[in-house]
Amino acid sequence: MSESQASARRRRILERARAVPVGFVTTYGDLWPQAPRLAGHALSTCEDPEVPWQRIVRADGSLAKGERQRRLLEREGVPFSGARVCMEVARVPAEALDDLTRGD
DNA sequence: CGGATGACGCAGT
DNA sequence: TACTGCGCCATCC
Repeated sequence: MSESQASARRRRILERARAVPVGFVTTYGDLWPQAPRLAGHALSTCEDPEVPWQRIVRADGSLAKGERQRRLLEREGVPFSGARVCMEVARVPAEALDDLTRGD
C-alpha cells in the first residue's frame, strides 16, 4: 500500500456520507459495516463542508450530536419519532448508498 | 509498545 | 426500554 489504507477507507466513508440525500439519514454501520466506530471517527475529524455529517445517526435513530444535529435534520424535513429519527421512513440503506456511490 | 477512548452495533439480560 | 459486555479500528497518551 503506497498510501495508508486508513485514509483510503476514510475517504470512502466520507464519499458514502456525501451520497445521503437531503431529508434522509443513514447510519454509521451502513457507511462502514466492519467498523462503525471508524465511520464516526472519520466524521469527527472531517472539516469538509460538503459532508452532511448531521445525516449520519445511530442504528436506533438516536443522535450523536444532540440538539444541534436534531435542529439541522428537522430543518431538512427528516421525520422524528420522539427523540429519535424515524428510521423506517428516513433511512437510506447501505445498498442504496452503494448504488449511489457506484453510479456517481 | 500497551491501554484508554471514541459521532458505533449487536446480542444477552 | 435500559444497561452491560464484547468486537471493531484509528488516535492519543
